[in-house]
Amino acid sequence: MRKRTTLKELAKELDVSISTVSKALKNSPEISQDTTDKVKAFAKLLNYRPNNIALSLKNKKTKTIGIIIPDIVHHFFTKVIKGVEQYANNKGYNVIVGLSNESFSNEVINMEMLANGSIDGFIVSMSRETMLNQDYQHFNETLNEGIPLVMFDRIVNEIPCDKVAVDDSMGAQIAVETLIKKGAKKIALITTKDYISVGRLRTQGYIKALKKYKIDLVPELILKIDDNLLYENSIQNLESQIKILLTQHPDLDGIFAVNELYAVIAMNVAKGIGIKIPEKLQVIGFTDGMLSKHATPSLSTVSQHGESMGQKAAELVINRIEEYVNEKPPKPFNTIIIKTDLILRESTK
Amino acid sequence: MRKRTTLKELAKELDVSISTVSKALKNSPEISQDTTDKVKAFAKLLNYRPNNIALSLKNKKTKTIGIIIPDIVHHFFTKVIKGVEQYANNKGYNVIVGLSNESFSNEVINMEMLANGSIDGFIVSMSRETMLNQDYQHFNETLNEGIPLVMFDRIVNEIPCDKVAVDDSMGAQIAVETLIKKGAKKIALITTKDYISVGRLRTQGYIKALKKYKIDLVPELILKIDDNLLYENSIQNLESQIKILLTQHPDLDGIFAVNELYAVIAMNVAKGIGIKIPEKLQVIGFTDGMLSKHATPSLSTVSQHGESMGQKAAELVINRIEEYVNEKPPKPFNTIIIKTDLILRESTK
DNA sequence: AAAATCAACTACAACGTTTTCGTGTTGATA
DNA sequence: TATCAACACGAAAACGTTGTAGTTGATTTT
Repeated sequence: MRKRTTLKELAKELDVSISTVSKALKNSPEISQDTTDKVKAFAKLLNYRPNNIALSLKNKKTKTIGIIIPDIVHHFFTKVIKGVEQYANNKGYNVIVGLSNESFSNEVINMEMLANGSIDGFIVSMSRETMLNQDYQHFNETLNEGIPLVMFDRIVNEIPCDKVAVDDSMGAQIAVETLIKKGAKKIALITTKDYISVGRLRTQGYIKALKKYKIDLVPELILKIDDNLLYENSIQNLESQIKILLTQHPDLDGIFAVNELYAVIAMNVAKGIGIKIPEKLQVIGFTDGMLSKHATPSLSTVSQHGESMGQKAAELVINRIEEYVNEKPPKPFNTIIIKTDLILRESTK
Repeated sequence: MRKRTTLKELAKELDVSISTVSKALKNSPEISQDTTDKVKAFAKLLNYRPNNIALSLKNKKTKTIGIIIPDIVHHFFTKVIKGVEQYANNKGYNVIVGLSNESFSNEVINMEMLANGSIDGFIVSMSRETMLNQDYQHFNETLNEGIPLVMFDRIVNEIPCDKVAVDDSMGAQIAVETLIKKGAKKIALITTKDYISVGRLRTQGYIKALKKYKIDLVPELILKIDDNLLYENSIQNLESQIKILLTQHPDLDGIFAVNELYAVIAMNVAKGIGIKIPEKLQVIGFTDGMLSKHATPSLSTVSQHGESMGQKAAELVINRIEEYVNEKPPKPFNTIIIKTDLILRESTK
């Protein structure tokens, strides 16, 4: 096991000073061509590569960004990470991932762990619990310490930082309007509890669409799911709620769900009780993941372009990071809205 | 924007030496209770937290592990990351993710970027291209530099390191035997090209099962997919191949696929041409992801327990990392086999 | 009263870099 | 011959920590 080569070792072997080695490797004009060549050759021989940690300490930046998400086993977040990685790698940054598992304390711990010098900036989508608690102190502290923070998807006005989101309300509205245009008269909504910002916004979109087409809003047709429960239970719970909904409202001809899982489950329940999709019931979901593509029938859905969101978020943090370095006067914070696309498949006419 | 507090600042304000502050915060008996209390109080006031980078430099370890995977938009890898995160966080380690995108050079670049002091150990599942090239030099170099490396899922004998894998062959064999026991007489296999180790091994399991039950191996029934193509194309290509297979062999009554996507696509094609599942055709896949659970019919599949794999891999690297520190004589390398479970759902009788 | 002990600190080196500020040779110029 | 720039290099500080090895001044021991 050969140990890592350091400047000191190179210097000793070549019988010059550390400074000389350092400068030679950086093609400093201070050093003669002769020495430079020798140093470089020897460095190559010993496979010298500078120690990143030492550089980080010296430069006070780590070229690493931290992304904190509620769950990684989730197509959307995974797409976002991919986008972040792409952009970041391109700019010479590494990405370190922290999982909050939808827990407030995990989020705080993870951020504290990373804020101690390990990263130059954060990209965060907050946990369910954080949204519920509405405790944003850790974000504000991070900001106070001068660490750039970009929030995405689950965003909140109270935090003064750059943000990247999708126009959830508009995306939902267009989806529901499409359902209406395709003949649906009685449309149910499967959404989350209101403290989930994206669920709330998508619900608003649903309501707007109904209003626009002067369709009465029937509260019974809105299922607000609390998936804070254990996973298996929450699915069964959802299934039975949908079943009740479908049987009590046999004339239901449209469902809009705020994510693809809810939509697919709804389709499966409907098929189970003999309701034909899309003939009798049309369904649109949100998030264009694996499930939407390969469900039967394949699901019409609102695509959020997670990868673009990730890229944009990465661009924003990195800009902030490098702007801080240049000590320019801070620019006002941006909120970037990524447009959604409605992808029509077999679950709509 | 208040800057990060350092020991030096605390020392200056309290008019003691840096050493005293450092020791006081560590409850050293060298320091009087009085001073200790004062220092701690002041540190708390200024929200002091030690700089991780400085610690890393001093201790020559970063408490970070790097995980390099071919693709993050993939349920299995995502589960593995989750397992790694869990175990690692528990041990006070962070996880930095590198994506190779199935490309050899990306894999190399990512590893080099991280090997320069940023991480203490690697967890890797190699890219398709690396398996194809069979060029493992970057792994061996990493190992030579004394950086622990654990490979998972896509493993290869040539690399002397700890490994975590699933018994792909046995998992496949049991799946195919189950198909046979449930009455299937003519079973097709949808697999990858042989250079993908897991595909090859699962193919072997299929062959073993057939042999065991003295069923002739019909080469035409084996579809070796090269999904090196563009995503959309490769799916369409697969669909048409399956269609041909099903129409040319109307008596086909079983399909085993080496991943859940292939299995679900096969089911969809079959349903499309009016073949009833599981009555007429039984299907088993590999990997227990979202698709398997929510397909119609839901897919019987071999669960790989990605999360356990991740945990185990993390345990192995961290053990190596901490063993290196203690300078004990190196232990021989382990290859841990995680057992698979066959999960029966609606796609089998 | 000198020596030893002890409590409570401080100085300093080290981790691996980069960078600023020297410093000792040259060779040319006044 | 003294002066000076150009050249090629080295010393040292700095980034923030920790741990070892001093250094005080006071108290105890003999």
